[in-house]
Amino acid sequence: MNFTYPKNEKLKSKITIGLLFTEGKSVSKYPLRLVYKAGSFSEGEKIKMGVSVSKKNFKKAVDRNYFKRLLRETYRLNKHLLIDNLDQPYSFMFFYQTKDRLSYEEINTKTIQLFEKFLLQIKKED
RNA sequence: ACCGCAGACCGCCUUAUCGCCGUUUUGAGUAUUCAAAAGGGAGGAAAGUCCGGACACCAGAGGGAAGCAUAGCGGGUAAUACCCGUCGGUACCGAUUUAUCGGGAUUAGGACAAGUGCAACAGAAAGUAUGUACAGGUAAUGCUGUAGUGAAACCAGGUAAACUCUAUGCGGUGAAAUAUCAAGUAUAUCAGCAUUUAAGGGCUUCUCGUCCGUUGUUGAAGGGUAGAUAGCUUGAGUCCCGCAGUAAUGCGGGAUCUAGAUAAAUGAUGAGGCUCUAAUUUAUUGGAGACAGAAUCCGGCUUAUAGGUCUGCAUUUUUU
Repeated sequence: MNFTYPKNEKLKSKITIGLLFTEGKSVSKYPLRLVYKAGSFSEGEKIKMGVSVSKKNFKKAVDRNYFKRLLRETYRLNKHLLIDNLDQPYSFMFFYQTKDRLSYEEINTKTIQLFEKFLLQIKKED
């Protein structure tokens, strides 16, 4: 299975991010939140993912970096859940929305639950 | 051996699996790229953004004023508000010859006979004031002296981290600077020439001064938007040795290359060790591992830091 998180899978374009915030929909599984929007990229690219931790919740840069790394890590290890079940390209933004310091284990289970919830939701929309 | 003070240095380690960002080499491909291998990948403060520079641009950014900064003396430096040395002041400690010597600490430490302001207590009064007692003097009067208060009483003194003055220095902006490239949008840009001379705008606080200006035409290609490349890491670099100097530091020689991301890499998880800590079954179990994350680069300052190592000084104890 592919567990990588290469450069072209990262959400970088400011325009796409802007669209995501204005037009995107979201699912939550406390304390995680996933904003998503269907869209097309250049050929071969199925998915774009960005990660964010609010400055409000964590004042120090070290803490923000730590949780962003955790989010990237859980995404990387669980992204097959998304890729295997998507029939069109999506862009995502992944948020950590609490002041509590959850462990890796907790975040990992929450991520899996969140991805499953997301898949259910887009099936309903179809 | 123990505790205290000062300075310097280090600031978790090993490994497996799965990943991320550069570099080099090899292979494939017209190319964007893809694959493999090797090697590298946060700090002493990367922080606060408080000073000083390098570098870049702004119209050669010129004069004056204002403003800001600095303030014994000498030195260091690219430069500083930093660093070193030294003199003086301040409080302290030790010694004794009781007034000197020694010690470390600390200190914005130029000018109050240029002007203005401020000043506890005491005092009639601290400046447009003249009271009381005594003495002298006068036509008469605080006109003169003494006493009394106070550090200081009309003539000065204290105070400038009070205004101020003096000397010296300072143009502004800030890597989202700036340069180049290709894409789509379609004249709002620049240069030359001719024309117009007044509204306005720029020169980043004001003013003087100065520059631009309106329209037409010719030429070049500009502007905003998202992106790429450069800037971007070889530098006042790091380490070692020698010489000069009280020192800061300088000079000479040798070795070495050590992060360059851009919604932003430098990681996550497991196992073992190390340190600290709680409980007890005293060698097991549980918990914790400080402060904190590069963003153009250097030199300082300030603040946050568990634990550890080394050096120097002083105290106490033991042994000889």
